[in-house]
Amino acid sequence: MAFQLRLNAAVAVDVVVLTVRADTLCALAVRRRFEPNRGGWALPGGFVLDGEDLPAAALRELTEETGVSLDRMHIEQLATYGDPGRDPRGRVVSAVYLSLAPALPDPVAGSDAAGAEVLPVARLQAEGLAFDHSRILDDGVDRARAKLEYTPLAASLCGPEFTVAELRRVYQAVWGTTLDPRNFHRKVTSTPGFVTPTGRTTARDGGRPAELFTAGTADYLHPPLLRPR
Amino acid sequence: MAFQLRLNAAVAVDVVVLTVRADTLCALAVRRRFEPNRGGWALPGGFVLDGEDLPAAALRELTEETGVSLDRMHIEQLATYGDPGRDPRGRVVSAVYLSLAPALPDPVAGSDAAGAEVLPVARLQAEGLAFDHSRILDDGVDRARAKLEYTPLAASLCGPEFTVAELRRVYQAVWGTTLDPRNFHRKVTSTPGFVTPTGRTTARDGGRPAELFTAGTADYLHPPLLRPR
DNA sequence: ACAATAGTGTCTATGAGACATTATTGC
DNA sequence: GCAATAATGTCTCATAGACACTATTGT
Repeated sequence: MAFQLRLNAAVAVDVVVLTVRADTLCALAVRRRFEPNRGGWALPGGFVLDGEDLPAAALRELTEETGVSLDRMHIEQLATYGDPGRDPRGRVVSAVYLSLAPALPDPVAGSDAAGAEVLPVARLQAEGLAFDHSRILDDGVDRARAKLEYTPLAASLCGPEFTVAELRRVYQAVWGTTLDPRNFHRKVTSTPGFVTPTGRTTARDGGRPAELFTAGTADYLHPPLLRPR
Repeated sequence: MAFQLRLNAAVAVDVVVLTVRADTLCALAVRRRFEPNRGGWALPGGFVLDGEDLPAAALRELTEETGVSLDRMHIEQLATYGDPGRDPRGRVVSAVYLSLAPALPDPVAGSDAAGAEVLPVARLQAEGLAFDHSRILDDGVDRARAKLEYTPLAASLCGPEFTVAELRRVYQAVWGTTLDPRNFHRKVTSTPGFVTPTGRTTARDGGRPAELFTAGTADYLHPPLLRPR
C-alpha cells in the first residue's frame, strides 16, 4: 500500500521589498484588484506553481505584479505565515521573502494588481495592509533593522557605488535615528570588509567631493555596528 | 465567479530540538518507520492538520513521535523548505521550528517512528539524515550559535536554576569553543537582565558552592556576548 | 593542609561616543 | 572669502581579553 500525499494547503509567496527614498524607509506595495480587501494595499505575492522553487516563485510574482526584477539584489527568507484564519478564502500558507533594494525604477502594476507603488513604510502601516501583511511588513522591518547591525547589508540599499554619507543616511532611515557623521565614517572605514574604496570621488556642488565605495566582501561586521538604544 | 483556492502542496512541520548533554550539543531525532529512508534518522515532524496552526502542529508532531512535550520551553520558527525535489513523495513544503531545551527525559518513539533518541549533532551529521534534514539541522545549529551571542537564550538550555559554570558549559558546547571562566562570570553577571540571582547556592562536592541563578528578564543582551573568532 | 571549584581584582588594548579641527570643492 | 560638505584627530569612558589572586567547600 503506497503512501498517498494529501495536499492540505495552498502555498503562496509574498515579498517585502524595502528601499530608501528621500531618506525615508519605503516598501513596495500593490493595490488589490480582487477581494478580499479589494482596492487596499498588500504585499506583492501569489501562489507557487507546481515544480517551482519558493525563491523563484517570489521573484516571478514580484515581476508579474510590479515589473520589478531583483537580479543581483539581496533576497532572503523572512518567515512563513500559516495561521488557519489568515486568508478568508481558505488554508493559505505563505512563505515570505525579504529584499533590500537600492533606488527602484517606478513599479508598473501587472494584470493581477490595480496599482503598484513604493511608499513610506509609516504610511503603509497607517493605511493598513490586507491579510496579515501589516504584521509581516513589521517583521521585515525588524529583521532589516537587526541585520544592519551585524552585516554590511546596508550597502544593498545604496547604488553600486556610494559615499559614506549615503550609507549613513540609509542607516538613519532604516533605524529612525541620527548618527554622528564623524564616528560613523571612522567605524565604516575601519571595519574590515565593510566597504571597498574605488579611488574615485563624487562631483558635488558646494562641498568637498566624497570618496566613492563599493560593497565590501565581508558577510558579517566585526565588530558589529550596534544601533543606539 | 468566485475564486477557487487550489491546494498545491502538502504542508508539513519539522522540529529541531537542541539540547546539551554531557557538555555536547545534541539534537532530537527519530528513526523512520516508512520509506523514504526507512530505518534512517530524521527530524521529528509531520503534516499539518486542517485548521491547525503551524506552531501547534510542530508541538503535536513532536509529542506524537517522541513523547517530548515542550511546554514553557523556547520555540521559534527557523525557516521553511520547499524545494520541489526535497521529498520524493511529492510537493512537500515544510515549516521548521527550532527549540532550545534543557536536559530532556529520554524520548519514546511514537507509532510513526521506529525509534527516538537524543544524539550528538556531530554523530547525526556523520550518519546523515533523511530528505534535506541534514541541511536543516545545520541551519538550526547556526541559528542557535548566533542567538546565543545577542540573546539570553542559553538559559533555555539549562534547568530552571543554574550556575554560571553550567551556563558557560552550554556556551562552550554550542559554540565548540572554550571560554575564560573569570571573564565569562563577569560578563554574565554584569549584563543587565541576563541572569537573576536566587540567593541560594549549590551543594557541591570538593569545591566552593556556586550561586544559583534563574533566567533573566531581558530579551536581548546589551552589549552582546560575541563568540571568539 | 590540600584539592577542587567559585568568585574577585588588575592590567592593557580596543572600540564607542562626544566634539574640534582641517580639507576640498562651488560660488 | 564664504558656505557647504567631507574627512581626520583628540579626548574620555566602557568593554574585552589575559591572567593572578582570594574564597569556600570536602577530604
